[in-house]
Amino acid sequence: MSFKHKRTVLSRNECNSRLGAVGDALYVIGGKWKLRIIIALSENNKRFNELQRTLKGISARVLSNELKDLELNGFVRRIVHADSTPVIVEYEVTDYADTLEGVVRALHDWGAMHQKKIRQKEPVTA
Amino acid sequence: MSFKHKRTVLSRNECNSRLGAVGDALYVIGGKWKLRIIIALSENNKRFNELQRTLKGISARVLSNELKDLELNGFVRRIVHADSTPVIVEYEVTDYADTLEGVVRALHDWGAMHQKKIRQKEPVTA
DNA sequence: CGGTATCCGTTTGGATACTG
DNA sequence: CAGTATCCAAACGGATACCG
Repeated sequence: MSFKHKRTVLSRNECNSRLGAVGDALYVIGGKWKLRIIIALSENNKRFNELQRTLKGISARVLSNELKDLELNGFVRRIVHADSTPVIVEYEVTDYADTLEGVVRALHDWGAMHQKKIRQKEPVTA
Repeated sequence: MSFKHKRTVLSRNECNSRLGAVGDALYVIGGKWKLRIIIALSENNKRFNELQRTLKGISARVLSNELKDLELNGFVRRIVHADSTPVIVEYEVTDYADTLEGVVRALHDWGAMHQKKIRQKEPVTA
């Protein structure tokens, strides 16, 4: 009600639009690993253990679940090279995952900027 | 090692840079509510219960914790109007939160696009 | 290698009640 | 109103073992 200030950058509708769409985005690509997996696979296709090593800190169980989820949502494709022994499996990002480029770039740019801010403002954290 | 394909969009260094910076970004603004709170407060300053109503689905306990965290990280400021009875508290975003504009816009744009894709491709989900 | 199944501690978070 | 405290259930996720 009262106490309104300068910063009325967003209209009510814009705000709700943002809350809705951002919510939908976070719903599918939110969480600790989804985007990292997509980024890692964007460099090049990777096999399961290779991916796990790249991501450092993710367990096989979680990686497995995340990959299933990403596959279900059309961000990742699972490729089985049936002609090899033992069977080789690799994962690749889909074209749809590429549409996240802007999101990834924005997060990367902001993250890089934030790092600097943190390191200069709070050298003492421990 | 083998099985490399067309899509070597990112160099190894670019990939690691992204993984690092995106990781840092997700560390502070990741999670279900952080960005939504910032978006909601970007419309205008809000009081505690007002904010809770706007966000629909967040409990008082979680909102309280999230606000403390956001305040600690410099995204939100807590303002107490001591001259009122009962005491009125409102929250506002800081200038630093405004630097997230690009991230929010990217997520919003992608989220809006994704909504359409979903609604036309999978009208049957239940 | 590429996972899955199970066990089990940790964390998350809702509901409710309560305070200043 | 603006939270906080407590209780408790569910989800998360690591470790380990195991399979094709």
